[in-house]
Amino acid sequence: MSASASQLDATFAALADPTRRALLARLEHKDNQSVSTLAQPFAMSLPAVMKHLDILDDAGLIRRAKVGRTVTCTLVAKPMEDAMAWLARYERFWTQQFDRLAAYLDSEQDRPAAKRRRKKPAKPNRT
Amino acid sequence: MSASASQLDATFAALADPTRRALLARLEHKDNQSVSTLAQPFAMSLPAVMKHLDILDDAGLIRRAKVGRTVTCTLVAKPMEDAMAWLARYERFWTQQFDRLAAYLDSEQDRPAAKRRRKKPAKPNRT
DNA sequence: TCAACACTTAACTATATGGTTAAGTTTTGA
DNA sequence: TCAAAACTTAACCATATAGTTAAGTGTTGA
Repeated sequence: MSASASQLDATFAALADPTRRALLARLEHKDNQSVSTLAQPFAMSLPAVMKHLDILDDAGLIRRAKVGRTVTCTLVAKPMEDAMAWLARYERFWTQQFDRLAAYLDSEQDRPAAKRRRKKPAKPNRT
Repeated sequence: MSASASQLDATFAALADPTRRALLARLEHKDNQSVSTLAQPFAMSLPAVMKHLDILDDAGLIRRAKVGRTVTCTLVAKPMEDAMAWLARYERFWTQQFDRLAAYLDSEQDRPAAKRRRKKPAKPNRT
């Protein structure tokens, strides 16, 4: 169930803007809000917010449904889960960086890392 | 220990390109590689790869060190951890969506036969 | 009916990305 | 010493973002 590369592209690109992250955060706090309600707190024009919603929609992070003249947006978190799954690969790496620093400080010989030759501080390595 | 908004901007933007994700993946597989070694498998010019490395560097995802005429790149996973922390807020949301699906499937057929029924992520957040 | 509401589209501007080729710079080794 | 290796910088191009204002499309309710 891994996401395609272009799907990850769209997801990360969508998340790279503070306005869009704020929009998602608003939906996370309260789902099913109209476009104008979502746009209200932002210091920019409605068309500008619309473009952000378009990008979120294209990335599959929200879904829009029109009822009468109002359009309500709902959060679709699945692509974020895929993004998180991609990032999870590096979890072992950042937890090990403490160890690597310790190993480096301990022995002046800097081998190409990746393998600690020192005792671990007994950190349970969960997935 | 949360990242600033502009730091998240840079991190997500850096991750939004498949070439850059591949560069990070190469470093994850083997750290401390030179620029030309990293660039070698990509079907683009060296300056193009350089620009990607600049963006990764600006986002703090890699660090470069010059020794003689070669520049070696090392992975810095910390900003990814911050990005993951931001995404984690939505974890409850997508698990809710699974639950909603599971509830729907349960109501469809009167059995608790939903395969992916996960009630909680149950990930003990070690500190 | 018809004006106000809730978007939507269009046209435009400025800047950033993602790539190119060509021409530097600094180090190294024969 | 001097050419080649390993980057780096510069100049350019096409496209995408991120915003603007202005005008257009449906829908609703008084």
